[in-house]
Amino acid sequence: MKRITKVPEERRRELIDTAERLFMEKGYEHTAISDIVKELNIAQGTLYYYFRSKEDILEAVVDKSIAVLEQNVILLTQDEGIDEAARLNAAINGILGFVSQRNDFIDFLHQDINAVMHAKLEKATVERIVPILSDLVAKGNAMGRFNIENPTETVLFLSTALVYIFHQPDINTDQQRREKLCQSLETILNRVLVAKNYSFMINI
Amino acid sequence: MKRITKVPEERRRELIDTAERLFMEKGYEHTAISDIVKELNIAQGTLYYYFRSKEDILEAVVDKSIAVLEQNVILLTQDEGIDEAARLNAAINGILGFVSQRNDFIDFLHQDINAVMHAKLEKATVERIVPILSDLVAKGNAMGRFNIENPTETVLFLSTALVYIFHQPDINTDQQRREKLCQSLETILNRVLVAKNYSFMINI
DNA sequence: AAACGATGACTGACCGTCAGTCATACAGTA
DNA sequence: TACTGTATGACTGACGGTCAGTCATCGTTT
Repeated sequence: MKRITKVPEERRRELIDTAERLFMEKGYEHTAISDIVKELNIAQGTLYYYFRSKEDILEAVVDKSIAVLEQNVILLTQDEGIDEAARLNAAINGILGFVSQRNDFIDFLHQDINAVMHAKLEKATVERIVPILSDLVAKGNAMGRFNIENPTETVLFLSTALVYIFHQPDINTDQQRREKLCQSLETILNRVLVAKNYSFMINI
Repeated sequence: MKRITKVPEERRRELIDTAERLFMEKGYEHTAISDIVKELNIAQGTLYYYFRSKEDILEAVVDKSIAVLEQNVILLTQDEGIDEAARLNAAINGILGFVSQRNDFIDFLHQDINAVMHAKLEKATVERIVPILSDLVAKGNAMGRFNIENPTETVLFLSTALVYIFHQPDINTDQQRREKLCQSLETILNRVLVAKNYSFMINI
């Protein structure tokens, strides 16, 4: 077969994009390395020239996906027009909105064939979102908006619950359940964070 | 080879016990079905006579493990000597104690080879613990100890955070981090649950 | 400008492993 | 003896991963 050499960045990107597409279409475990390379008309060894293992390319895919959410959250937390509590509220609504756009993706993540992917996504989400939010809370503390003793830990608690619960399947189909969860979340945020002159509101 | 017929319940139990042991020793993905049957000196087909798939036997193993925690929690929530808030506190400490006895087990669960197992364990924990605790909260509501609008959802939030966070690796090695997390958890419990004449205390 | 390495991107046949299958055989029982 | 439920183990197909070797590209030498 004719051999085509490309600049490594392009090959790498092609591999990640194709892997992402196939993982989403067929599920992680049901996507064979051979599927990915067939799609690109390259040899199986080429993939292993760029990635150490199947898991390694999965990590690249997850990283790319999370970056979108991260950018989103960073933007929302930088809005200088409103105070820290309002920004935090905006960020939380942003995360929930991001998640709830994707009904079927969440069901998909809960299939056993995607367990590794799900775990990596959840971990990456928490790892990359918590620092941003806890910085914001710390800033809010400094400005006298909050009075939170352990910002990182508190945000960690809230974020994990957020990510875990709004990653439940059927959260977007069962309207009543969703309503109750949003209501409880609101209550919890207000009780835990107690922002001066501000009420947290969930609207998605 | 000489053929040994056993009563189905015994075979089934043997299979589950052996699978459990090997999963814990070598990890889920690194345990081959052939390893399990070799250990028991039975044919591979026999395992498939009792279980539909590798995942199926994993579910049996998880179910068995969770039952221990569940029993533990049920006992703690039934102590008629103390009020609902104190019982809830006891149950939470029970869960944390149960989890933190097992340093290495938690690290083990976070390996990618155990992702499916980890997901199933976390899901089962939440599914089986939340109803018990939310019943207790509802009872506490009725007795005027709490004033929680949505017991199930509120407990769900708290439980997921509990399970997720205290399933973090290094939680048991990093003493300072653990301290902070316990302290934050205490604060959060008191702010969210606001029990009449009672302060939640974490001690593990 | 042509020939010559050197480098690194790329190839694809091959390997070992493993979940799951199935035709067959045996044990207990009625 | 016939029947039913339990047990066997060789076999299959698919998959993740390897590796010795090939080829395109480009700077250097003649």
